[in-house]
Amino acid sequence: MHWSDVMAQRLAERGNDHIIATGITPSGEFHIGHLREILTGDMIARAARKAGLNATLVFVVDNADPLRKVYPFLSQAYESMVGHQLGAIPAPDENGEPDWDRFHTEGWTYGDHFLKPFLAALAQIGVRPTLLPNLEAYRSGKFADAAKKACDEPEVIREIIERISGRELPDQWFPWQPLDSQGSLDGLTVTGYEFPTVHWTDRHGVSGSSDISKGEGKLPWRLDWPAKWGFNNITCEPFGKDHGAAGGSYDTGKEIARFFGHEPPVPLTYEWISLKGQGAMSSSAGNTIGPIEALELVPPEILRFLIADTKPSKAIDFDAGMGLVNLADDFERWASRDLEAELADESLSRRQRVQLEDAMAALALASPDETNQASSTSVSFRHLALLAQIKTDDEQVWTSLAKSHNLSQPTDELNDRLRRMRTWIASPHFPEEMKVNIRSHPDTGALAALSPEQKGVLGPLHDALRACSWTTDSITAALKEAAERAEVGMRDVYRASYAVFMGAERGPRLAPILATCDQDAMLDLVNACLEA
RNA sequence: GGGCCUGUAGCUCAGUCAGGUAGAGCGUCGGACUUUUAAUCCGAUGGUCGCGGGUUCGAACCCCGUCGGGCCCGCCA
Repeated sequence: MHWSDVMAQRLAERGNDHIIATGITPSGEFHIGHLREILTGDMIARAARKAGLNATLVFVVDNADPLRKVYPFLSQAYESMVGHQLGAIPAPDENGEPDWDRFHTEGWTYGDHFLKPFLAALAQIGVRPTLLPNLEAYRSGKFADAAKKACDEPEVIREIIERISGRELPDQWFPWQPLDSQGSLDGLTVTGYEFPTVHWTDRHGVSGSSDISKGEGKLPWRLDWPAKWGFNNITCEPFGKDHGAAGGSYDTGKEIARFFGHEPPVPLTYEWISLKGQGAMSSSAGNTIGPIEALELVPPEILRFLIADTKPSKAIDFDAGMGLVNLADDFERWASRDLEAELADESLSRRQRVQLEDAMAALALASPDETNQASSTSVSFRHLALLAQIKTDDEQVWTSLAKSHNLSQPTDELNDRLRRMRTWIASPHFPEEMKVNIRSHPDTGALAALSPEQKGVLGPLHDALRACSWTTDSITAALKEAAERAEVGMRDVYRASYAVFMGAERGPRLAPILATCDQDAMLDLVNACLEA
């Protein structure tokens, strides 16, 4: 059974109505790792609906979290805002300077700045979660009940965290982080409490008090999370493996949730996505691929397929080079099969059956449109990559596909694919081995590998090409003519031609590529090969 | 120290929850196709399931141990 269906089954045991939560802190650029969080949630929600349950996907925006430090993309002006809540400070402009103007006139915050493009990427990929901004939840008092329970009995919370996480909390620890006189969550000492007020002294020596029912501060993460489960009625939540460890925040959260008076959600721990050959993604190391960037290269259904087809417990090594080609072709292969018919075969072994069933589920989840199965475009990624390189004009691509694949009209899907393909080809991720490279000098190694008959083609080839009018058809005819004159088969002509023009044994169909090259340059190349 | 995830064919992985002949795709090799858009079709190749014990008629799967990789036990999500 597919992992999403296993989750749906678990949810069904618990009830009929479900809210599946995801949550991210908008502290910087989002990356494809964050996409796994959201897509995992989305796929659970879809599987639950498929199983007949009511399921909603929500996205908790953790904009009540503080700015941790001045990140490399921020100016020093942010120094004074470290410790301040992400939903309460201005967004950086293109120079990393705080944009106070937009902050004051539009209320445009740091959190909004990073969230907006991510949401746009999500919409493209077919995910439209209900947003739950956390800071707003605090300000409207949604945390009040949980905060009261925690502050009334801090020793209970302390005991849970110390016992389960195995670490000792400082003596002055208190289950509420107030905002200080400057708006920071850092460096305060709580000096007293009587509901709803927490009294404090900050690092500037100022004393004051916070109303916990008005969001003048926040719960520490380990309480914040279970509190949200309660008032949002969360029944399921996927989270990164960091939260999932024994003694981690889910472990303490489970017990704290029950103390608050509700059952914790059904968990699902997922592994990280790293970039091929570069280790874990890290914004500071600059080795990220943003979800927006990824979607400029990868069709949405293929990105979804990657997540759907990989069990959450498996780490993903994302490769925007050859790995992407293989992934896409893998997707196409599955999509073009009639799995339903294959499953009807009674002689399948249990393993084969499981494999087909899982692939079918993954394929369904890959479609950005929940109501429509992703379909095969019947044009392989490889092939499109080739056409996009050879044909500069989209129309020429469609003309070619009309001939080779019987495509009367390019679908929207194919139009999208071609657009992304062109972006990919222009990007540094496009793999060298996929590039169509016409040689400027003879490749002596490739020439040496030719048989005497094949070498004998070069002279006639030169003559035939010189005489031709340099169109695709005339070049094809010239190749044939070379075969006749040299008295060899076409196979030898192609072997020789690929050695000359591409330094390879085989390659994509030559004539259309040569037609886009300069005739004299190609003739010189053949000549140079004759002399080599 | 405590714990989680992970290790199966050259590569990516499925199969482990419910023990029953070791699986898929890619790659590689061979054949077919007398113009080949890295094509397509057919066939073949390929694994002491990290290692060592145990339970069992039978273990990739369950138990114990061990080794390698990743991660957590921070007011970090």
